[in-house]
Parts: sequence; C-alpha cells; structure tokens
Amino acid sequence: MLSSGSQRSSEIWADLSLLQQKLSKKVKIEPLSREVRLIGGCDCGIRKDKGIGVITVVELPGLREIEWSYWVGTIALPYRSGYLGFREVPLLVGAYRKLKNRPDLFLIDGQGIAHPRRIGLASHFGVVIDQPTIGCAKSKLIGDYREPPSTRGSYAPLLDGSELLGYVVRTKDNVRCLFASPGHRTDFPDALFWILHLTTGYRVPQPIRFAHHHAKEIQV
DNA sequence: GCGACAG
DNA sequence: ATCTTGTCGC
Ligand SMILES: [Mg+2]
Repeated sequence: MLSSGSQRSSEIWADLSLLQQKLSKKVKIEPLSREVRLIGGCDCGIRKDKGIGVITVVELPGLREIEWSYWVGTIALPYRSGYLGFREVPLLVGAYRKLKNRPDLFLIDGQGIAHPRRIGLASHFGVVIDQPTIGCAKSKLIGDYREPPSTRGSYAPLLDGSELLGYVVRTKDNVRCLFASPGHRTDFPDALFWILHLTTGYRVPQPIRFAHHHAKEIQV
C-alpha cells in the first residue's frame, strides 16, 4: 500500500524501499557537462525531530565561500541505514531553493550510488533537484575494497561483486579514507577528481566542512 | 543465528 | 547524528 494514512512500521520501510527503486531509475551516471566554477557543499544537523539543512557555495579558484543558505524542518522518520535520504533531502531542497547562486556541482555528506538500491543521499538529492551531485561519505555503507596506502591521493575501487560503486580515497596523509561515488549527472572520474581537488589540508572537502560548521553553530 | 550497518 | 575535555601525534 503506497501512500496512505497510518500504516504498520514494517510497511513504511517496504514502501520507501520501493520508492527508492523508482527514484534510482532516474539516476544518470555521465560526465559532468558544465564548466565548474561554483560548488555547493551540503550537510545537515539534527537534534531530536528538528533538523537544519545547509548549503554553502564556494568559488573556484580559491575555494572562498560566497554564499550559504539553510532550511529548518521537522524530521518524521527515525534513522535507518539505507534510508538517510528521506530525512535529509527535504532539508537540503529547502536550502537549495533559497540560494541566489546556482552551483555547477554539489558535494554531499553521504553516499551517491554506493547504496543497496543505488540511490544514496547524494543521488536522491540530485534526482530531486536534477543537478549534478557527488557523494562524499566518511564511512562505508556497502561494497568491498582493499585499503589504499596511507598517503594523500591513494585510492582503491569500491566494488559490489564486479560492479564499480565508487572509490575509497585517502584525502590526507595518515587519516581514514573517504568514500566517493557519483550521485547524479556525474561519473566515476568526476567523483575521484573533485573529491581530491576540493580537499586541502583536511580530510573532508572544504565545501562540506563549511556546511557542517554552519549547521552546527546555527543549531544552538 | 551472526555480522554489517551513510548520518 | 548526538552526548562531551583533555590529550597524544602528525
Ligand atoms: Mg552529515
């Protein structure tokens, strides 16, 4: 029973899983078409049932922040691995609509297609706004890989059997790897390239760091 | 039954 | 994600 009033908890997740299967069919993995000058960094802060979604816009070259927006909303679902998009996408869409600038690419704190149904947060958000996105997660959701050397720039493919999902990337010497995967309207080389080019001195890419900082301070 | 499990 | 101070190492 898709879309109804009250329903059993088990049915809710089953319905959301079906919805993800539909959404995943809209995901396009293709080379970034635009020239990238403005990049949007996305992250959310959540406490209890109140959440805030933040998007910062950084300019290239320089990675200087030129704008940022946020959106506050109520979180209806509890966290469950594989369903993060349903909690954070609404908040990010709200912030997206308040932006004055239009980023050429969005970097999101979460997986792209490296997801059980190939529709992680970055892909989900990308399909909803139909804009280029790349997923940049701090830990793994699914897939197998061999640990890359400890030097910045090292990487290894993230695989589900023989299917490539993304890359496990060392963005800084002697720190845990990041998990990069294309979200929507970007491809694997794009994910690897941008994750490394937007990382300077810190493990997490600057755009996402800025968004994270804003979400944390506003939430007070 | 056991282990994995984005944020 | 959030709860939380100082401390060890690059
Ligand atoms: Mg986050």
